[in-house]
Amino acid sequence: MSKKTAFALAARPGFLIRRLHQIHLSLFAEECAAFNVTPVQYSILTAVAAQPGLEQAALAQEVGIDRATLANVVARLARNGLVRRLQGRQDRRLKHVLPTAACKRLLTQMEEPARRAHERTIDALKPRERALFLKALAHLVSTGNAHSRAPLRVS
Amino acid sequence: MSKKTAFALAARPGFLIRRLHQIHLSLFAEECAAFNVTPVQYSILTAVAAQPGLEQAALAQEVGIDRATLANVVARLARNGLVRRLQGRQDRRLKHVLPTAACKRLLTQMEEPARRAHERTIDALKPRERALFLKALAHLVSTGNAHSRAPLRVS
DNA sequence: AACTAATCGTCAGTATGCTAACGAAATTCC
DNA sequence: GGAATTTCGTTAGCATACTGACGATTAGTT
Repeated sequence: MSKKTAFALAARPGFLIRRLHQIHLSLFAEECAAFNVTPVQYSILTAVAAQPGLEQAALAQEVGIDRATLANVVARLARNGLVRRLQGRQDRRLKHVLPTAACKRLLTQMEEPARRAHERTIDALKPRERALFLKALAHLVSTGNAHSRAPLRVS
Repeated sequence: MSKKTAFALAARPGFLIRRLHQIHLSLFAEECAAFNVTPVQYSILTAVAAQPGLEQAALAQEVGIDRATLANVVARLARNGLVRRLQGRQDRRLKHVLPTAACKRLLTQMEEPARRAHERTIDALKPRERALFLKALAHLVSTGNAHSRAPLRVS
């Protein structure tokens, strides 16, 4: 990056955050190449395993994406045999999402590589800096949640 | 977010980074609603204004996105009259990207709102924490650059 | 000069992420 | 009980982001 452009862009927090996100996606793809699962898919599978039977709209709020995108990703996961969807019995608008046996196997297998990807994303910091960075990051996400267009449902 | 799911996801740096990125996109969209320009488009316009005439591949490396995506975004910017593209004269493979007068006007007008969007993204931190956070963020982006799939051209 | 390498822009395909609008279904409010 | 409102899933449209492949063009090698 030329000095002139670098000076302008590197001073913008949003630019740096986008770049770090890209770096994480790349590290995750590298560590988890064998599983053909993206970070967002992994987040959704984690939520589905923790709260089986949640409907799509609630699931979207759990992972912080909008309904339309979540339906997209869940459809892919269903196509790959990792979740199944059941129409609600007492509320027929709902689609409950359930983990398959393959999902549980996959989550076990991915635990280590996924953990490594997350760890490598912040590995360049010294332990103390890393702790402070994560604390600040969590604080920003927590206080900024309401400003997000797909806010997490908190508590 | 239910306690169970929250516990799993909020402990993952990559998840938090994705969320903060979403929050920034939302803040930027809010502050810059009048201009119909996204953060990536703003980055590209900034680079084009700083280095007019750069070809698409070099421009992609300046802002850290791949050639295909950059061509997409630049096409949109050209459609909106913010840049124009000129085929290279001595190297006919290249397409040089140039800012229009409207681009320069826009950059001036957007300077304040864009600055506010970036500032608000990290506003919840106290000044000292904020400085440390930005320093750590810049360090992670710098050291992780090579791992990105669309690395910045540095220097 | 001719063959090979590399580079550039583009295209197709896939994935995430958002908005706006829609029908279907449930809930709320007289 | 019936009308208005809300909620759910879906669809269409747009934007970012990556890969892999392609033709065109240039650079490098012999």
